[in-house]
Amino acid sequence: MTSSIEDVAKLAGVSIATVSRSLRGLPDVAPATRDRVLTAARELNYVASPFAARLASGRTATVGVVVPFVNRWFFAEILGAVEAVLHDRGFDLLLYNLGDTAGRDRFFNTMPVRKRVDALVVASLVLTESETDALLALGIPIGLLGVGSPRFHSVRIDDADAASLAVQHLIDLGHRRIGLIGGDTDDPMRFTPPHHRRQGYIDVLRKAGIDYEPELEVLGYFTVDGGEAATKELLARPNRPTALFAESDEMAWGALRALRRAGLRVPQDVAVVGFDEHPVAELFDLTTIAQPVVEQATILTSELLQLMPDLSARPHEEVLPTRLIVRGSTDPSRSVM
Amino acid sequence: MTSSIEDVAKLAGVSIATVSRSLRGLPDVAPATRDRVLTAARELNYVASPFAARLASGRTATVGVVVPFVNRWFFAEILGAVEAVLHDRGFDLLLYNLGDTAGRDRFFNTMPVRKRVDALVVASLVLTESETDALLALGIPIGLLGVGSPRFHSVRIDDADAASLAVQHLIDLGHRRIGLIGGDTDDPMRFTPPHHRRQGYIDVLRKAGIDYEPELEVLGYFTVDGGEAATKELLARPNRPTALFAESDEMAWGALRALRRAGLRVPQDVAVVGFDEHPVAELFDLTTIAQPVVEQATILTSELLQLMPDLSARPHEEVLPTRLIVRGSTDPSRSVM
DNA sequence: ATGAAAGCGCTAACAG
DNA sequence: CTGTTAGCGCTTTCAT
Repeated sequence: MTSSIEDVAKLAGVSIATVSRSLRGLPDVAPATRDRVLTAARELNYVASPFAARLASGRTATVGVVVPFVNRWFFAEILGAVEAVLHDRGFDLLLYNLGDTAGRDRFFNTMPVRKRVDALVVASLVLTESETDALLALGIPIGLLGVGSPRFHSVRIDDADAASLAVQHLIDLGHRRIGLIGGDTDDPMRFTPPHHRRQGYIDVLRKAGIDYEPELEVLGYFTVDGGEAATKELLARPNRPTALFAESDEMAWGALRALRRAGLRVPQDVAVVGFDEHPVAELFDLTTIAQPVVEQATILTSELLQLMPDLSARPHEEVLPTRLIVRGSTDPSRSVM
Repeated sequence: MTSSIEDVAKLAGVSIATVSRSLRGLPDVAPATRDRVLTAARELNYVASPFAARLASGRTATVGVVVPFVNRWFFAEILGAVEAVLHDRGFDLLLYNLGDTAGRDRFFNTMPVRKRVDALVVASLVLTESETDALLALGIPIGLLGVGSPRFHSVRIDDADAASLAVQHLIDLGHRRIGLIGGDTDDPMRFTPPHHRRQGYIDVLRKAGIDYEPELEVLGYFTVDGGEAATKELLARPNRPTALFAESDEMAWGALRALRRAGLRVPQDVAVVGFDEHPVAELFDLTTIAQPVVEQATILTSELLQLMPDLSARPHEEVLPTRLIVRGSTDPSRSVM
């Protein structure tokens, strides 16, 4: 039922080599011959066996994509963008969803991508020494998304810078007591954004001559509930903040809920800024920081594909801009609620 | 640098056939021999080339997953669940993200999965005749998620039933004029949920002795903005509804926004029910219908893997239960806003 | 229990 | 421009 290259060769009256050349669009094939081959192939509904081709050529025509959690908005968005570029260029996409630290360890210990991909896209993972070595040992182009690196190609945003943008906005509005709802800086998945966003917060406060006060900082663990709990805690303290910077939109939603339940008005009593521009942020009328998610993925993937042949190219680091999106949670004049 | 089966054979002092058998855990290998092979393999950091194995065996050890949009919550969730099952069982996951009708057509015309997967999971696509034929021609087990089918295995929920559940809840609360914010029943992606959910709405109204009134039905196109626009339209009409059933949570959020902007209280003036139990639904205190998303994916994938050897098994259709989650958008006593 | 050998269906020199 | 041929690295009979 399924035909092979030999069937096509016979039908077209040529050798299998010519079939191979014709179908792959290689030069040195007479137009007439190519036509005959193409016709024969179409007639037989032929497609080359990718595995035979891969074995013979040594190229897998496949790119692996490693994400911590596919089901989170950010990663799903990235996956979609990477997929678009890959299939557009004739590459297969092999997905690896880590899920948790156990999954992460399993991945780096067994290295299931060995011998099956030509390149690898790794999203949002801050690599340990041994993880770095494991990836390097693959001997294929590797691109990191969301984190910088001297060893791998990378495309990311400047988290510290972006956080400064958010906090500066609050300062510009006259706020002096600005609470920080942060991520766990030593979480098991080892994300760096918490570190950088926190640093941006501290830096810009200093720059504005405002003292950093540890009691204005509470962990929200990047979840809605965590953001709510953190906000409650901040509100319970004496001399509460007049504004909050949450390191993610999710935590900001939690903060909004806590404020509403506490009977406080946003932004009149407490202003709130989030981070991510998650599609739902607009619904909450949340001021936030937007980053070019799809672009980061597209650029990184394209670059990787381009670099595929030679692995020697030295790591290239690209930093994309972020922007502040002002809404009603900080600016009452913009409120649409 | 990368070792082959021959290297292992040499080091272990056996033939490549024995290496192959040992590594794959096949019977008829002396324990001592197997040990030597395993040791040699470990020493050389050997992994079999999947492509060589696939070419030789004819099995791809790969399952394709086709989704309309990876970046939508529902599909991302499914993808994660499928991935977990597959990698757990040693299968690779090849992702196909259709994106739009053009992508869909391209997929079904070129059938890029040909010769590269042992089975296929297709999510939420109502197949045309020719699409059905194209899939059937693959000659591999195929599972449909979210839609029923006499030709393929499937796991889904009963959308009509679930919609009835939602609307019955409103009827129980005393509502008689219940608006329907629906999806486009003839959208290009040809989703069936709109049809079924609408039918459930109509059926349960009839059963309660309430006339179905076409003017209470407006399209929301499964988007937030669409839901908002639809609600505005309903509110502008004479004798407005006292309750709304939106066929998706997204549209329900749009409805909530429209109601708030119109100065109406939820649920006192207008009650709202959504559909999906999107993680954000809770934040909007939205009553909605929950379906077992991960379970559907897990069950379907496991079933497919089990059926892999013989394609002959006749299509098995499984319908999973849904449940109503009552929140403040319909029941004031539960309001947490 | 183990080995020899024949493919699997291509690609890539190499010849001509 | 086209054909021949030697692999690619495994799996799988078939012997032994």
